Amino acid sequence: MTEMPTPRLAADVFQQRLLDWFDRHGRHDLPWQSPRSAYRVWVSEIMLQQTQVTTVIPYFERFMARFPTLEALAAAPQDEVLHLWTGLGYYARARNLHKAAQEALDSHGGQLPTHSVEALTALPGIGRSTAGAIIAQSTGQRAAILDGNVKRSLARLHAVAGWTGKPAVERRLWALADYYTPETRLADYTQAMMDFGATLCKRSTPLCEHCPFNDVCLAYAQGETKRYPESKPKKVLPTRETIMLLLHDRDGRVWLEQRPASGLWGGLWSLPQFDGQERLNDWLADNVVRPERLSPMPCLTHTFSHFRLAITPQPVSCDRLQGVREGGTWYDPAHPPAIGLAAPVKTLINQLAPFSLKSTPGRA
DNA sequence: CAAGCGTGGTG
DNA sequence: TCACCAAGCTT
Repeated sequence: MTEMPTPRLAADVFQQRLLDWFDRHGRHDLPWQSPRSAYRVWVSEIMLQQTQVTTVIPYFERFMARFPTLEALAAAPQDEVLHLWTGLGYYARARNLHKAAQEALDSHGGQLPTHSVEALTALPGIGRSTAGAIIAQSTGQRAAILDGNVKRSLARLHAVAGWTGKPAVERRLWALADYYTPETRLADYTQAMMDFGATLCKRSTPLCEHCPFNDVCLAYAQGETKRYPESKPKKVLPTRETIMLLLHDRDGRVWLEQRPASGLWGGLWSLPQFDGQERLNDWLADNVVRPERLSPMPCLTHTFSHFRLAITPQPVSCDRLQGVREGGTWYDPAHPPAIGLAAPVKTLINQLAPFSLKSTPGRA
């Protein structure tokens, strides 16, 4: 399938050097490594997508304590899965994880289909690299991975030009990743590749003096390690404006609404959000909200990956409510156990973050 | 294929 | 303070 690449060194030599390095300097005590099961590896790989190890570990521990098995995950309400994901970001991962667990229960006898990359990638949230990581680590079958660490390492070793997210560049890196993948010690090799990229062939300040490949690395030979991998072409961050309404009743409870099932903060709970003053006025009228006193709110901005959100300085707080219709619920900041981001609000911007409720309380 | 999707760390 | 981006996948 993949064309034969031009290697920098023979595959068996590459594997030997990497595994020697891994035995000495690799990470051998990550939570998902012991006990190592397909389920635990799967959950960890999903959490680790675009997310650092140190961030993931506490989320992984909590998740495993609550959902120790695939069956437990499949049986849970989505709200509860999102609850444990709150603060981790990329919430489609949680929705897909939940859905995939149910599909595995229905169609694969409650087990992950780890017999092939194709079967795994058929599940929502599992792409080629994640499938390879799950298979290699949980079954020891030969399967390649190509995550950010491997992309960066191989781009340097081979001085691969171009942004590694570009399909043509990615194809070439997949061919290299596949070429170097061994037939044995797949779990160790896979972990070794990720550890190598994360701790030695780092994005900035790679430790080339200690690298087992510094005699064959093209980027190092050219003195150009900083050039690889090339960064994504920059684009101007668009700014979106929005109004977020902070309503609270006399008990200090806050009105939250569940967001649409997909898109930004999909399925989570947040302050009601409006495109403009017009929409806000409509909502206030529909809900018979009669604020007696409005308090000003400073203009806030929140930067997302692809845009900057500006929260306009509207009067968005009121002390008295005549009535609010359906579509949301009251959240008591003083009794936060059901809320994911329950920690005492440090800054106002955090109040705009999404929430996930374990269950939906009754309407006000 | 390009855009959408979060949050926290880093220099 | 701020640009940059990390164990990617979906649409």
